[in-house]
Amino acid sequence: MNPRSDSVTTAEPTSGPDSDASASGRSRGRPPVPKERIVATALKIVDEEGADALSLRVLAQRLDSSTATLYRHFSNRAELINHLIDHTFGGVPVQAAELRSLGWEDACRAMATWMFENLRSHPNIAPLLLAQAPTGPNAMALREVALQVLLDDGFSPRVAIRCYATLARFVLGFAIQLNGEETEDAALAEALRNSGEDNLPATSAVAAFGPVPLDDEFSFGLDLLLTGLAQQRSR
Amino acid sequence: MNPRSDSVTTAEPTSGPDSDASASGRSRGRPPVPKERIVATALKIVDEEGADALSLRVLAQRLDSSTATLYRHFSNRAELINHLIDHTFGGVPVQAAELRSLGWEDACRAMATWMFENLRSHPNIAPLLLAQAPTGPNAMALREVALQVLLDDGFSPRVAIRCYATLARFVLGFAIQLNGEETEDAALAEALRNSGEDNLPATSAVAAFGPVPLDDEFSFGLDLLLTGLAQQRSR
DNA sequence: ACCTGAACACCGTTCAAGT
DNA sequence: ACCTGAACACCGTTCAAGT
Repeated sequence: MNPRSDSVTTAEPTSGPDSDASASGRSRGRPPVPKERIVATALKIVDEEGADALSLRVLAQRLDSSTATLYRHFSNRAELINHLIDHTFGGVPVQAAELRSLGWEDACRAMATWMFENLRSHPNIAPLLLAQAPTGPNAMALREVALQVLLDDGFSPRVAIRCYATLARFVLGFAIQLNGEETEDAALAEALRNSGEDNLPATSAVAAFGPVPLDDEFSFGLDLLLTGLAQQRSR
Repeated sequence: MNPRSDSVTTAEPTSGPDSDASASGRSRGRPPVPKERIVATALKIVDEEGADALSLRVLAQRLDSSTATLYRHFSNRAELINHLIDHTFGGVPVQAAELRSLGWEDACRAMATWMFENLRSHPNIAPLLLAQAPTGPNAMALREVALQVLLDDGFSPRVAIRCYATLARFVLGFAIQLNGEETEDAALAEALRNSGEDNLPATSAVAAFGPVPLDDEFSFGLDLLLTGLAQQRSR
């Protein structure tokens, strides 16, 4: 019943040869298709074919199983997706000590950038992230390190949680929009091209500096946030 | 073929009494169910019952029409949604002259806040916004005024488009996450409550200042961005 | 005990058939 | 010319029936 007791990151216990379970006649309670393999396969489908392609039928088929069997491991599609999302935050272990040596500003930049790059390598995950913000164990571990750094550097608890909340929201907001970057840029590029005959002089005057890549917007915005924070702190 | 020629904002031409069209035997080419009514009804469904509830069957039913008829006005669901999104940006006409008198910093804050509040009043629109960034006529008009203000205050074209792109992305990123605010806050609140026994001391130390409302994150972040921009500009 | 095919109530989209 | 019911190929979820 307690969702925390069922850790997403727990790897399947190594069980020797693959055929172990099927060779045994006794039912030992462990399902032949472990959660970790379901989640990994689901993420693979999302990466390769997009979030819309992740149907339980397709997933079951890839696992040589059936949809009804998936409901034995996850009570519904949303729960599967929550595990999938936290899986994304487990790519690289957070090096707490190293980050603390950087000081809050560089540490925050490093963590925000790492988080963004991590989500960047699974751009199709965006629509799934909307369903619920990441509160799985991996996401919480990242939050813990960030808060440690901020508290260490003298931020008050009230300000520290505010800073992390805003930074995390910023990263997620930009990462979510990674989704159809090419499509959006194409649409905006056309709108910019048409700005001349559309009676939009200012837009037309800057159109040559064309759609700004989302990466640039992200690092530009992140720098502004941290500069603003440093400035506000010095007062 | 040119998408711009089919303006979203064009209201149905006033045609006297409602029964006018049905009374006339001649076909004058204008469809009995005007686009504007389709879009408004679709937005109403989204507002009242969420984006998932917007199916073409339900929409057709509310309009006393059929799904196939909708395909006469929109070539697919995506096109309907694009119109729906730009409709959202047409709530209040942008007062260009007034904004220019504020100076770039306050003008940017006012526009970003207005945009956010506008999207805030249609929180269920979030999942739809992911499909494509707003490039409809209303969105472009807003962009035009913002760029005017920035250029007026001496920002270079290169920096001006960068600033607007980043600010708009920031607003959209936060607005998109307005979606399930309560649900997310509840999940985070539980994770914070559990941080004590989960071996997350820093998280536990700030937990009392509990989930930060998204509104606060937004205005905090916006202030940081503008402060950072002013600071970077003075160098 | 665990798994499965088939069912149920939905989708977006298309098309032959009506008026 | 415009509209419509019904079809097609999908969904997530559930359940009786198999082994």
